[in-house]
Amino acid sequence: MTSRPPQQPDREIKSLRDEIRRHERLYYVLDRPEITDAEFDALMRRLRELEAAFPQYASDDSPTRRVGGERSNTFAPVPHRVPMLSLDNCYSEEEFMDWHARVVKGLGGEKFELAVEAKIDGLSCSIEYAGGRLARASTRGDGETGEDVTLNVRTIGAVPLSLPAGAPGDFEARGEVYMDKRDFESLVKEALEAGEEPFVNPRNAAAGSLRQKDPAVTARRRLKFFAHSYGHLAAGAEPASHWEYLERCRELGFPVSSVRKLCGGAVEVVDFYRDHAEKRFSLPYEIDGLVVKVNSLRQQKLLGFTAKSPRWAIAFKYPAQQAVTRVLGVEFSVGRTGAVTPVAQLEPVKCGGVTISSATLHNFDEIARLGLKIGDRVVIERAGEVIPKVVRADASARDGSERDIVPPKKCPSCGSELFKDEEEVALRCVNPSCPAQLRRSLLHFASRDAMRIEGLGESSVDQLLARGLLKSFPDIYRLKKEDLLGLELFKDKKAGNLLAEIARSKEQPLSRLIYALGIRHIGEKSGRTLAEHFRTMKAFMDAGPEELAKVPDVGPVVAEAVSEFFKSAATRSMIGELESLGLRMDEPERASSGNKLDGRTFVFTGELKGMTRSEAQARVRGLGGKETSSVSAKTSYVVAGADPGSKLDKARKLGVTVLTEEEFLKLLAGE
DNA sequence: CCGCCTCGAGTTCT
DNA sequence: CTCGAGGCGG
Repeated sequence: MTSRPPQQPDREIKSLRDEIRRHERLYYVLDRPEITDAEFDALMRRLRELEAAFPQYASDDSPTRRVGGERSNTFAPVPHRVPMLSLDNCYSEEEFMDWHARVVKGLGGEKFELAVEAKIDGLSCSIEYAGGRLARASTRGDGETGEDVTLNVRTIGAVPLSLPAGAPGDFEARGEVYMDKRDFESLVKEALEAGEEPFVNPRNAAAGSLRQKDPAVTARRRLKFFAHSYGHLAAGAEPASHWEYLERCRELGFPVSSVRKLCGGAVEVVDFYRDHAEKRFSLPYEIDGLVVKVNSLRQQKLLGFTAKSPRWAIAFKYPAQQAVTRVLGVEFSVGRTGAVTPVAQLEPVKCGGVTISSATLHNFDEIARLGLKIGDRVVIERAGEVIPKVVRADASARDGSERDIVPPKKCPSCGSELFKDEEEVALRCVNPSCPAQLRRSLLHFASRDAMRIEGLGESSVDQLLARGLLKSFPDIYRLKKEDLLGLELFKDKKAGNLLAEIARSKEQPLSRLIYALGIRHIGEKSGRTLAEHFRTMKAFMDAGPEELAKVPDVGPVVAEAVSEFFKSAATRSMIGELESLGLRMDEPERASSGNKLDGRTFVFTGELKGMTRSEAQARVRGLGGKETSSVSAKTSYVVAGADPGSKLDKARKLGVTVLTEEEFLKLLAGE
């Protein structure tokens, strides 16, 4: 390329920058480019040349600085001046109307407008300007503190590096960083051609691209940005409404979604929602719902916040993405208790951002209800949850080649005959030495809530089983270093770690051991109740049904299951072996550090920041409180961490007190 | 006997 | 997380 000698380099640089900015805005913000990509690139090249030749005119907010040459090794934490909260979700018109009714009530019947925007599937980001220049950009993180991704955000064309004259000097825009469907598709293609694992959905691609160490990589990913929320507002600069704020963002050069509407009432919102149920698929980016906000900031303040989200906004999501696929076959998995469960093998299909290849069918009643045959075309969905579900079979798509799903007569693992208890749905394999059951039992025994043997997971157990080194629980405690070193996947250190873990697990209290044995109907909770009642394994083993039934929460069915379990001489001698191998066989007196929480019950939902859930549960128990798994009117507190699930909704419905993690800690500390 | 409160068991994918 | 079912109070 030829460089003509500039007459007045400073003036040419300035006009080039202005022109490039104008085209960036046309392309990214207005979606109305006036020049081709090649022409745009030529302008960029010329500007780069000039800046290189006349470094005295370099400037931080030049469009050439979008692709940073610098690298950042870590993402520094950035505390958010105003927390970045997540939104509450609703999945149906009915739930939306419930939210609307709460707003009406909260505003005491006052009239209000609703601002509706597309909810883009990307990741939220805060962008702060100081003195009119982009000063810092950060991810949402846990809502309180995010990660500094300034260098990467600078590469996003749609994000202005500086604000136009007359803009407030200090400004924070919050919005969504996302990737267009088309850019995502080509990224996937490139990755496949390069033999790399592609991102599974545009959201992950955007998140992965933003967290690149090298901003040059981020720059190539063509990320985009929509402003959608305010963060910190400079005093005196508050807009009167959300709609006004969006207009201001546009004036400052930020793109905002064109899928939006200012609605006068709930009916208009629902119409807009229905209208976009189909239309959304033809948008250039993925949306999973709408965000509905009370428009007036004054009314927003009036409504305030709940433990985790604003009361004045809600994400009105489209129902579980459904997908259509075919049933390739049905496999039968054998559980720890011998229960045989049919699992549909599906032709892999994308649904809600992940690829689904199998789905449980639960039992044969379910198969009958669905009228399902192998080869059927089926509709699957991942509702508000994660677990895929077959919704219905499409009988009209049959061509006659479909086959019935026949309940197996024999166990798919050991070939022994299967039985069906009267009045029970499940088929069971009753062979006590069935390999599939043994495998699941061993995994259960070692699992985190039972004997907690880290390193004895699926792959180790499979290898040890294949070598014939594990045939029973006591065998775990007979493993020697030589046994492990014979296996491919065990290096010296790893073998030592596993043996240390195994030795450590011998000290687990009786309650965990009882649970680990996998007696039917005995879970974690009953294990503890029984251990606390009987104190020693001997007393527990020798208890008759009537003695067992005296234990709270133990009725005839559970009592029968326990005596049945210990009736077998083999079981009793297995327990004897465990004892002689040095396992603890009693329950230590619980060190109760008080009973401040006596009689109060807790339910946890979402992820805690400062501790794991089992630590939190242990602390509640230590103070005399109880932890349960489901919310009811009797629940004293629901502790909501990050990303809480349906239990939070239930708590609200029942009027149960909801605590944040901070409030929970204060309660533990006795405040 | 009914209905509420719990617990247990099984499951998917990253 | 959800479903099914056991335990128990009314």
